[in-house]
Amino acid sequence: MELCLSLGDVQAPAEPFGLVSSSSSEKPRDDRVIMAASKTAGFCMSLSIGPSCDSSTSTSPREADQQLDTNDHQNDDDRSRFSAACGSKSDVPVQLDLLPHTPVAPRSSSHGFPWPTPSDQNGGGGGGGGSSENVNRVEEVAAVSSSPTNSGASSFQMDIGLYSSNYRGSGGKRSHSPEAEGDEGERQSNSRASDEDDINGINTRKKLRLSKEQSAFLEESFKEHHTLNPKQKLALAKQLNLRPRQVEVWFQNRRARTKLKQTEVDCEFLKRCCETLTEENRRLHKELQELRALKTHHHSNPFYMQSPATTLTMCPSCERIATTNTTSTTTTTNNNKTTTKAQAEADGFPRFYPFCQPQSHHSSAAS
DNA sequence: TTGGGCCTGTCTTTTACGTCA
DNA sequence: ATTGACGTAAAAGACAGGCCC
Repeated sequence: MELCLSLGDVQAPAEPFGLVSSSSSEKPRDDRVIMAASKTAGFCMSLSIGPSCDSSTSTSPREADQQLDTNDHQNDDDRSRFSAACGSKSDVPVQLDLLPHTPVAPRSSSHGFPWPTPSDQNGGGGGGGGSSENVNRVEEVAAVSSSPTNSGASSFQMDIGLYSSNYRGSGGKRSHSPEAEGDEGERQSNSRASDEDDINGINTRKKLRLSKEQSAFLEESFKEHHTLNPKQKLALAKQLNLRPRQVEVWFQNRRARTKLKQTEVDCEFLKRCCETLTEENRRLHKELQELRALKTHHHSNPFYMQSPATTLTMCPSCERIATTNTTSTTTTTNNNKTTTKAQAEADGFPRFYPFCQPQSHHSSAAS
Protein backbone atom coordinates (compact mmCIF):
# COMPACT_ATOMS: atom_id res chain seq x y z
CA MET A 1 0.00 0.00 0.00
CA GLU A 2 1.26 3.38 -0.85
CA LEU A 3 0.33 6.46 1.03
CA CYS A 4 0.16 9.87 -0.41
CA LEU A 5 0.02 13.01 1.66
CA SER A 6 -0.31 16.28 -0.07
CA LEU A 7 0.54 19.43 1.73
CA GLY A 8 0.78 22.34 -0.51
CA ASP A 9 -0.90 25.10 -2.32
CA VAL A 10 -2.43 24.82 -5.69
CA GLN A 11 -2.38 28.53 -6.13
CA ALA A 12 1.19 29.17 -5.44
CA PRO A 13 3.22 26.45 -6.99
CA ALA A 14 6.45 28.30 -6.80
CA GLU A 15 6.95 28.56 -3.09
CA PRO A 16 6.37 26.47 -0.04
CA PHE A 17 3.33 27.63 1.84
CA GLY A 18 2.48 29.83 -1.03
CA LEU A 19 3.85 33.04 0.32
CA VAL A 20 2.42 35.86 -1.63
CA SER A 21 2.42 39.48 -0.88
CA SER A 22 -0.84 41.19 -0.39
CA SER A 23 -1.39 43.84 -2.93
CA SER A 24 -5.10 44.25 -2.82
CA SER A 25 -6.48 46.90 -0.58
CA GLU A 26 -9.71 44.99 -0.38
CA LYS A 27 -8.09 42.33 1.67
CA PRO A 28 -8.53 42.65 5.35
CA ARG A 29 -5.29 43.80 6.79
CA ASP A 30 -5.40 41.32 9.57
CA ASP A 31 -5.71 38.47 7.17
CA ARG A 32 -2.05 37.92 6.86
CA VAL A 33 -2.78 34.29 6.90
CA ILE A 34 -5.42 32.91 4.70
CA MET A 35 -5.61 29.22 4.91
CA ALA A 36 -8.07 26.97 3.34
CA ALA A 37 -8.04 23.34 4.11
CA SER A 38 -10.01 21.49 1.55
CA LYS A 39 -10.93 17.93 1.96
CA THR A 40 -11.25 17.41 -1.69
CA ALA A 41 -8.00 19.04 -2.42
CA GLY A 42 -6.19 17.30 0.33
CA PHE A 43 -4.74 20.37 1.89
CA CYS A 44 -4.65 23.51 -0.08
CA MET A 45 -3.32 26.56 1.59
CA SER A 46 -3.12 30.09 0.39
CA LEU A 47 -0.95 32.10 2.63
CA SER A 48 -0.53 35.77 2.47
CA ILE A 49 2.49 37.12 4.18
CA GLY A 50 1.76 40.73 4.57
CA PRO A 51 4.12 43.50 3.94
CA SER A 52 7.44 43.15 5.49
CA CYS A 53 9.73 45.89 6.46
CA ASP A 54 11.91 44.88 3.64
CA SER A 55 11.59 47.44 0.95
CA SER A 56 11.98 44.78 -1.66
CA THR A 57 8.47 43.58 -1.13
CA SER A 58 5.67 44.80 -3.24
CA THR A 59 3.98 46.44 -0.34
CA SER A 60 4.96 49.90 0.60
CA PRO A 61 6.90 50.41 3.79
CA ARG A 62 4.19 52.66 5.00
CA GLU A 63 1.63 49.95 4.78
CA ALA A 64 3.93 47.59 6.54
CA ASP A 65 4.53 49.98 9.28
CA GLN A 66 0.93 50.77 9.79
CA GLN A 67 0.35 47.13 10.16
CA LEU A 68 3.09 46.82 12.65
CA ASP A 69 2.03 49.86 14.47
CA THR A 70 -1.29 48.35 15.22
CA ASN A 71 0.64 45.83 17.24
CA ASP A 72 3.38 48.05 18.44
CA HIS A 73 1.42 50.76 20.03
CA GLN A 74 -1.82 49.35 21.14
CA ASN A 75 -1.61 51.26 24.34
CA ASP A 76 -0.67 54.49 22.80
CA ASP A 77 -3.78 56.52 22.29
CA ASP A 78 -2.34 58.81 19.70
CA ARG A 79 -0.86 56.14 17.55
CA SER A 80 -3.75 53.81 17.97
CA ARG A 81 -5.94 56.57 16.76
CA PHE A 82 -3.77 56.97 13.75
CA SER A 83 -3.85 53.26 13.04
CA ALA A 84 -7.57 53.22 13.35
CA ALA A 85 -7.93 56.22 11.12
CA CYS A 86 -5.98 54.73 8.28
CA GLY A 87 -6.68 51.11 8.93
CA SER A 88 -8.49 50.15 5.75
CA LYS A 89 -7.87 53.15 3.63
CA SER A 90 -4.22 53.22 3.17
CA ASP A 91 -4.53 55.29 0.07
CA VAL A 92 -6.11 58.16 1.82
CA PRO A 93 -3.67 60.64 3.20
CA VAL A 94 -4.04 60.71 6.89
CA GLN A 95 -3.39 63.62 9.07
CA LEU A 96 -2.39 62.52 12.46
CA ASP A 97 -3.57 64.39 15.42
CA LEU A 98 -0.48 64.30 17.48
CA LEU A 99 -1.95 66.30 20.23
CA PRO A 100 -5.19 64.76 21.28
CA HIS A 101 -6.35 67.81 23.14
CA THR A 102 -5.45 70.39 20.61
CA PRO A 103 -6.74 70.91 17.11
CA VAL A 104 -4.34 70.22 14.30
CA ALA A 105 -3.45 73.37 12.53
CA PRO A 106 -1.98 73.61 9.07
CA ARG A 107 1.72 73.19 8.96
CA SER A 108 4.35 73.48 6.38
CA SER A 109 3.75 69.93 5.41
CA SER A 110 0.66 67.84 5.50
CA HIS A 111 2.56 65.77 8.02
CA GLY A 112 4.52 68.63 9.34
CA PHE A 113 7.78 67.41 7.94
CA PRO A 114 10.53 69.88 7.50
CA TRP A 115 11.03 68.79 3.93
CA PRO A 116 8.46 69.39 1.26
CA THR A 117 6.04 66.64 0.45
CA PRO A 118 3.96 66.47 -2.69
CA SER A 119 1.00 67.86 -0.87
CA ASP A 120 3.00 70.89 0.12
CA GLN A 121 3.62 72.08 -3.34
CA ASN A 122 0.45 74.10 -3.37
CA GLY A 123 1.30 76.25 -0.48
CA GLY A 124 1.38 76.06 3.26
CA GLY A 125 4.90 77.16 3.84
CA GLY A 126 6.25 78.93 6.83
CA GLY A 127 8.27 76.05 8.23
CA GLY A 128 5.67 75.49 10.86
CA GLY A 129 6.82 78.41 12.87
CA GLY A 130 4.20 80.25 14.76
CA SER A 131 1.34 77.96 13.89
CA SER A 132 -1.32 77.53 16.44
CA GLU A 133 -0.35 73.94 16.90
CA ASN A 134 3.15 74.87 17.68
CA VAL A 135 1.95 77.46 20.04
CA ASN A 136 0.01 74.75 21.74
CA ARG A 137 3.06 72.59 21.85
CA VAL A 138 5.04 75.31 23.41
CA GLU A 139 2.31 76.01 25.86
CA GLU A 140 2.23 72.42 26.79
CA VAL A 141 5.96 72.33 27.24
CA ALA A 142 5.84 75.53 29.15
CA ALA A 143 3.24 74.10 31.41
CA VAL A 144 5.51 71.21 32.15
CA SER A 145 8.70 73.11 32.53
CA SER A 146 7.10 76.11 34.18
CA SER A 147 9.20 78.29 32.02
CA PRO A 148 7.50 81.59 31.32
CA THR A 149 10.13 82.52 28.79
CA ASN A 150 8.88 80.12 26.20
CA SER A 151 6.96 81.66 23.37
CA GLY A 152 5.27 80.61 20.22
CA ALA A 153 8.21 81.82 18.22
CA SER A 154 10.14 78.77 19.21
CA SER A 155 8.23 76.77 16.65
CA PHE A 156 8.69 73.06 17.13
CA GLN A 157 11.72 73.46 19.28
CA MET A 158 11.33 70.91 21.96
CA ASP A 159 12.31 71.49 25.48
CA ILE A 160 14.35 68.37 25.73
CA GLY A 161 15.01 68.61 29.39
CA LEU A 162 17.15 65.80 30.60
CA TYR A 163 20.08 64.78 28.54
CA SER A 164 22.78 62.25 28.66
CA SER A 165 25.75 64.08 27.35
CA ASN A 166 28.20 61.41 28.22
CA TYR A 167 26.39 58.25 27.50
CA ARG A 168 29.22 55.82 27.69
CA GLY A 169 27.98 52.48 28.79
CA SER A 170 29.56 50.87 31.75
CA GLY A 171 32.92 51.94 32.99
CA GLY A 172 33.42 54.47 30.28
CA LYS A 173 33.80 51.72 27.75
CA ARG A 174 32.08 53.72 25.08
CA SER A 175 33.51 56.68 23.43
CA HIS A 176 31.98 59.46 21.44
CA SER A 177 31.91 59.28 17.74
CA PRO A 178 33.57 62.19 16.01
CA GLU A 179 30.18 63.56 15.13
CA ALA A 180 29.03 63.32 18.66
CA GLU A 181 32.10 65.12 19.83
CA GLY A 182 31.52 67.81 17.32
CA ASP A 183 28.01 68.26 18.51
CA GLU A 184 28.99 68.80 22.07
CA GLY A 185 28.25 72.47 21.93
CA GLU A 186 24.87 71.98 20.41
CA ARG A 187 24.14 69.30 22.88
CA GLN A 188 24.89 71.61 25.72
CA SER A 189 22.60 74.16 24.29
CA ASN A 190 19.89 71.58 23.98
CA SER A 191 20.27 70.32 27.44
CA ARG A 192 18.36 72.20 30.00
CA ALA A 193 19.74 70.14 32.80
CA SER A 194 23.26 69.83 31.55
CA ASP A 195 24.67 72.50 33.78
CA GLU A 196 22.85 71.64 36.91
CA ASP A 197 23.60 67.98 36.48
CA ASP A 198 27.29 68.60 36.21
CA ILE A 199 27.35 70.04 39.63
CA ASN A 200 30.29 68.82 41.67
CA GLY A 201 31.93 67.56 38.53
CA ILE A 202 29.87 64.43 38.57
CA ASN A 203 28.04 63.50 35.44
CA THR A 204 24.70 62.45 36.76
CA ARG A 205 22.72 63.60 33.78
CA LYS A 206 19.97 61.27 32.93
CA LYS A 207 19.65 59.62 29.63
CA LEU A 208 17.65 61.44 27.07
CA ARG A 209 14.10 60.44 26.74
CA LEU A 210 12.37 61.86 23.74
CA SER A 211 9.19 63.65 24.46
CA LYS A 212 5.91 62.24 23.28
CA GLU A 213 5.67 64.89 20.63
CA GLN A 214 9.15 64.21 19.37
CA SER A 215 8.51 60.52 19.22
CA ALA A 216 5.23 61.00 17.44
CA PHE A 217 6.86 63.30 14.96
CA LEU A 218 9.65 60.86 14.32
CA GLU A 219 7.11 58.11 13.93
CA GLU A 220 5.29 60.12 11.34
CA SER A 221 8.53 60.75 9.54
CA PHE A 222 9.32 57.08 9.67
CA LYS A 223 6.02 56.30 8.05
CA GLU A 224 6.99 58.57 5.21
CA HIS A 225 10.56 57.41 4.87
CA HIS A 226 12.25 54.49 6.51
CA THR A 227 15.54 56.11 5.70
CA LEU A 228 16.57 59.71 5.64
CA ASN A 229 18.89 61.50 3.36
CA PRO A 230 21.27 63.95 5.00
CA LYS A 231 19.08 66.88 4.15
CA GLN A 232 16.03 65.34 5.69
CA LYS A 233 18.01 64.29 8.70
CA LEU A 234 19.29 67.78 9.30
CA ALA A 235 15.90 69.32 8.81
CA LEU A 236 14.28 66.90 11.15
CA ALA A 237 16.96 67.36 13.75
CA LYS A 238 16.60 71.09 13.56
CA GLN A 239 12.87 70.96 13.82
CA LEU A 240 12.93 68.61 16.78
CA ASN A 241 15.87 70.35 18.36
CA LEU A 242 17.87 67.17 18.33
CA ARG A 243 21.29 66.35 17.04
CA PRO A 244 21.38 64.81 13.58
CA ARG A 245 23.12 61.89 15.14
CA GLN A 246 20.18 61.36 17.44
CA VAL A 247 17.77 61.38 14.56
CA GLU A 248 19.99 58.98 12.70
CA VAL A 249 20.23 56.64 15.65
CA TRP A 250 16.53 56.83 16.23
CA PHE A 251 15.87 55.77 12.67
CA GLN A 252 18.39 52.98 12.90
CA ASN A 253 16.80 51.65 16.03
CA ARG A 254 13.36 52.07 14.58
CA ARG A 255 14.28 50.09 11.51
CA ALA A 256 15.88 47.38 13.58
CA ARG A 257 12.92 47.09 15.86
CA THR A 258 10.48 47.10 13.03
CA LYS A 259 12.40 44.30 11.47
CA LEU A 260 12.50 42.42 14.71
CA LYS A 261 8.78 42.83 15.12
CA GLN A 262 8.22 41.58 11.62
CA THR A 263 10.43 38.61 12.30
CA GLU A 264 8.43 37.78 15.37
CA VAL A 265 5.21 38.04 13.41
CA ASP A 266 6.58 35.80 10.69
CA CYS A 267 7.84 33.34 13.25
CA GLU A 268 4.48 33.18 14.92
CA PHE A 269 2.85 32.73 11.56
CA LEU A 270 5.13 29.86 10.63
CA LYS A 271 4.47 28.30 13.96
CA ARG A 272 0.78 28.33 13.25
CA CYS A 273 1.48 26.87 9.85
CA CYS A 274 3.39 24.07 11.44
CA GLU A 275 0.60 23.35 13.87
CA THR A 276 -1.94 23.32 11.07
CA LEU A 277 0.14 20.97 9.02
CA THR A 278 0.67 18.69 11.96
CA GLU A 279 -3.03 18.58 12.56
CA GLU A 280 -3.67 17.86 8.91
CA ASN A 281 -1.11 15.12 8.97
CA ARG A 282 -2.84 13.59 11.94
CA ARG A 283 -6.14 13.75 10.16
CA LEU A 284 -4.78 12.08 7.09
CA HIS A 285 -3.23 9.29 9.08
CA LYS A 286 -6.55 8.73 10.75
CA GLU A 287 -8.22 8.63 7.39
CA LEU A 288 -5.69 6.13 6.23
CA GLN A 289 -6.40 3.87 9.14
CA GLU A 290 -10.08 4.01 8.38
CA LEU A 291 -9.45 3.06 4.80
CA ARG A 292 -7.26 0.20 5.87
CA ALA A 293 -9.95 -1.03 8.19
CA LEU A 294 -12.48 -0.76 5.42
CA LYS A 295 -10.32 -2.79 3.11
CA THR A 296 -9.83 -5.48 5.73
CA HIS A 297 -13.55 -5.61 6.31
CA HIS A 298 -14.24 -6.12 2.62
CA HIS A 299 -11.78 -8.95 2.31
CA SER A 300 -13.16 -10.79 5.32
CA ASN A 301 -16.77 -10.37 4.29
CA PRO A 302 -18.05 -13.61 2.68
CA PHE A 303 -20.78 -11.73 0.91
CA TYR A 304 -18.32 -9.33 -0.51
CA MET A 305 -18.94 -9.15 -4.22
CA GLN A 306 -15.87 -9.20 -6.25
CA SER A 307 -15.85 -5.87 -7.92
CA PRO A 308 -13.08 -4.85 -10.18
CA ALA A 309 -9.84 -5.08 -8.30
CA THR A 310 -9.57 -2.19 -5.95
CA THR A 311 -6.35 -1.19 -4.34
CA LEU A 312 -5.43 1.53 -1.99
CA THR A 313 -2.25 3.18 -2.88
CA MET A 314 -0.29 5.80 -1.14
CA CYS A 315 2.46 7.71 -2.76
CA PRO A 316 5.58 7.31 -0.64
CA SER A 317 6.60 10.78 -1.56
CA CYS A 318 3.53 12.84 -0.90
CA GLU A 319 1.59 10.20 1.05
CA ARG A 320 -1.59 10.81 -0.84
CA ILE A 321 -4.15 8.04 -0.82
CA ALA A 322 -5.90 6.76 -3.88
CA THR A 323 -8.16 3.88 -4.70
CA THR A 324 -7.74 2.32 -8.06
CA ASN A 325 -9.39 -0.43 -10.00
CA THR A 326 -9.04 -1.89 -13.40
CA THR A 327 -11.40 0.48 -15.09
CA SER A 328 -11.07 3.75 -13.32
CA THR A 329 -8.92 5.65 -10.97
CA THR A 330 -10.21 7.73 -8.13
CA THR A 331 -8.33 9.72 -5.64
CA THR A 332 -9.05 11.34 -2.37
CA THR A 333 -7.49 14.45 -3.62
CA ASN A 334 -8.65 16.84 -6.22
CA ASN A 335 -6.29 17.00 -9.09
CA ASN A 336 -7.24 18.73 -12.23
CA LYS A 337 -4.39 17.43 -14.26
CA THR A 338 -4.25 13.93 -15.50
CA THR A 339 -0.98 12.16 -15.45
CA THR A 340 -0.29 9.18 -17.55
CA LYS A 341 1.87 6.37 -16.45
CA ALA A 342 4.19 6.84 -19.31
CA GLN A 343 4.42 10.49 -18.57
CA ALA A 344 5.18 9.86 -14.96
CA GLU A 345 7.80 7.33 -15.76
CA ALA A 346 9.27 9.70 -18.25
CA ASP A 347 9.48 12.24 -15.48
CA GLY A 348 11.61 9.89 -13.54
CA PHE A 349 9.16 8.45 -11.06
CA PRO A 350 9.98 4.94 -10.02
CA ARG A 351 6.35 4.11 -9.74
CA PHE A 352 3.15 5.43 -11.14
CA TYR A 353 0.80 7.22 -8.84
CA PRO A 354 -2.04 8.41 -10.99
CA PHE A 355 -3.17 10.96 -8.43
CA CYS A 356 0.16 12.62 -8.07
CA GLN A 357 1.43 15.54 -9.96
CA PRO A 358 4.92 14.83 -11.19
CA GLN A 359 6.14 18.26 -10.27
CA SER A 360 4.95 17.76 -6.75
CA HIS A 361 7.93 15.57 -6.14
CA HIS A 362 10.26 18.25 -7.23
CA SER A 363 8.59 21.31 -5.85
CA SER A 364 7.39 21.27 -2.31
CA ALA A 365 4.92 24.02 -3.06
CA ALA A 366 3.13 22.20 -5.79
CA SER A 367 0.15 20.10 -4.93
C1' DT B 1 41.43 52.83 -1.06
C1' DT B 2 38.34 55.80 1.41
C1' DG B 3 34.17 57.49 3.33
C1' DG B 4 29.43 57.43 4.40
C1' DG B 5 25.29 54.92 5.42
C1' DC B 6 23.15 51.02 7.20
C1' DC B 7 22.69 46.66 9.88
C1' DT B 8 23.45 43.96 13.82
C1' DG B 9 24.53 43.13 18.41
C1' DT B 10 25.00 44.94 22.76
C1' DC B 11 24.83 47.90 26.80
C1' DT B 12 22.55 51.05 29.76
C1' DT B 13 18.78 53.74 31.39
C1' DT B 14 14.04 54.59 31.97
C1' DT B 15 9.48 53.17 32.68
C1' DA B 16 5.68 50.27 33.80
C1' DC B 17 4.00 46.76 36.46
C1' DG B 18 3.54 43.22 39.93
C1' DT B 19 4.57 41.68 44.61
C1' DC B 20 5.01 42.15 49.39
C1' DA B 21 5.41 43.99 53.94
C1' DA C 1 -7.57 49.47 51.41
C1' DT C 2 -3.46 52.19 50.86
C1' DT C 3 1.37 53.05 50.36
C1' DG C 4 6.17 52.69 49.66
C1' DA C 5 10.10 49.71 48.63
C1' DC C 6 11.79 46.36 45.68
C1' DG C 7 12.44 43.30 41.69
C1' DT C 8 11.77 42.46 36.90
C1' DA C 9 10.63 42.79 32.08
C1' DA C 10 10.10 45.65 28.24
C1' DA C 11 11.05 49.74 25.70
C1' DA C 12 14.11 53.02 24.20
C1' DG C 13 18.54 55.66 23.38
C1' DA C 14 23.12 55.06 22.21
C1' DC C 15 27.33 53.06 20.44
C1' DA C 16 30.88 49.80 18.16
C1' DG C 17 32.07 46.88 14.61
C1' DG C 18 31.34 45.10 10.24
C1' DC C 19 29.47 45.21 5.62
C1' DC C 20 28.21 47.35 1.32
C1' DC C 21 28.16 50.75 -2.25
